Amino acid sequence: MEQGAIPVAELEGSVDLQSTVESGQSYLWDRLDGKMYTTTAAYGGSAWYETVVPPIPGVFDQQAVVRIRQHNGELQWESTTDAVPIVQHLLRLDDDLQAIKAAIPDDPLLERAFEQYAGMRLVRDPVFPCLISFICSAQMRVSRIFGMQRRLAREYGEEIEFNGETYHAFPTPEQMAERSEGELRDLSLGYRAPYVQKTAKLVATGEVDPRAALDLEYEKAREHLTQFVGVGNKVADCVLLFSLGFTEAVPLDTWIQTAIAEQYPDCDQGGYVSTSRAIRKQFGGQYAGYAQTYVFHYLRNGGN
DNA sequence: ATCCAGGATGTAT
DNA sequence: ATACATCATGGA
Repeated sequence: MEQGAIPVAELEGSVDLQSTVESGQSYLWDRLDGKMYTTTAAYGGSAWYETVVPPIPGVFDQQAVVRIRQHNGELQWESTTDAVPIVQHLLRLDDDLQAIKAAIPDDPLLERAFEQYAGMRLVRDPVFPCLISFICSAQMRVSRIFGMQRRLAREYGEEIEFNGETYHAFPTPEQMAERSEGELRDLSLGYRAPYVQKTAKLVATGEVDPRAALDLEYEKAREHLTQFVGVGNKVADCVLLFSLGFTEAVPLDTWIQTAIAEQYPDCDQGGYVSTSRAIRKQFGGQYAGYAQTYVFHYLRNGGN
């Protein structure tokens, strides 16, 4: 086991680990005390979170088990390898939150959200697990989405021993594609089962490469991802924002739709594409997705 | 019991 | 392009 600590107190805009991994951006981290997504209010503790990361192109070419907690002004980590570049990548520690906040319009709602959850960062999830978890997110509560991903890993993912315990990697596209729709339904995926199965097959066979979106302009990238089954504009935006680094993407979920209706009525343009353009502009363009994520978390926890 | 949850799809207009 | 019903599951 390797271990270490990343000092974060002096990072631009600092870090709020709990808000980052428990704000419904990622469903791939597990809280060691078993209370992931159960405490909606600010927890403020220093619980350990853990995940199994698949190989990350350009960062680390093998899978790794990573455990982290925020404690005494540090991100303390334990891992099967040097986790510093991995954690920096997954939690976007290179983002300058001060500059990002400055690039987002001064707006009462945004001000409240950014103050309430100062230090929350966007995540950079591995793309296939991100794709599957947001396909599962359709008409589903946040706590259940997390449970579905954990069950997929436990049932179908490779077992990995670390620190005397057994972890489960998220199933690879190949492993997921081998499962039948019926097997996935048995895991309580409901009508999402065929979506997951067919999308896994599209990835496994190489028929559609999610990472090909990286070479496209934002709206073209979103269209590219909707080739997957169970992926419409909203889920595509989530994958663009929470995995592929399109910080301008603003997923129009029910919470944001409500916020638009109540606070930015001029942005309601009827359809997804034009409303997306309007709210993206309203939220400052390049980092509009950051604003979206703060607003989502803020509203979901009772803000208004 | 009835409603609803980070929506997407197929079909009809 | 837009409107509509339909799609499973489980917790409140």
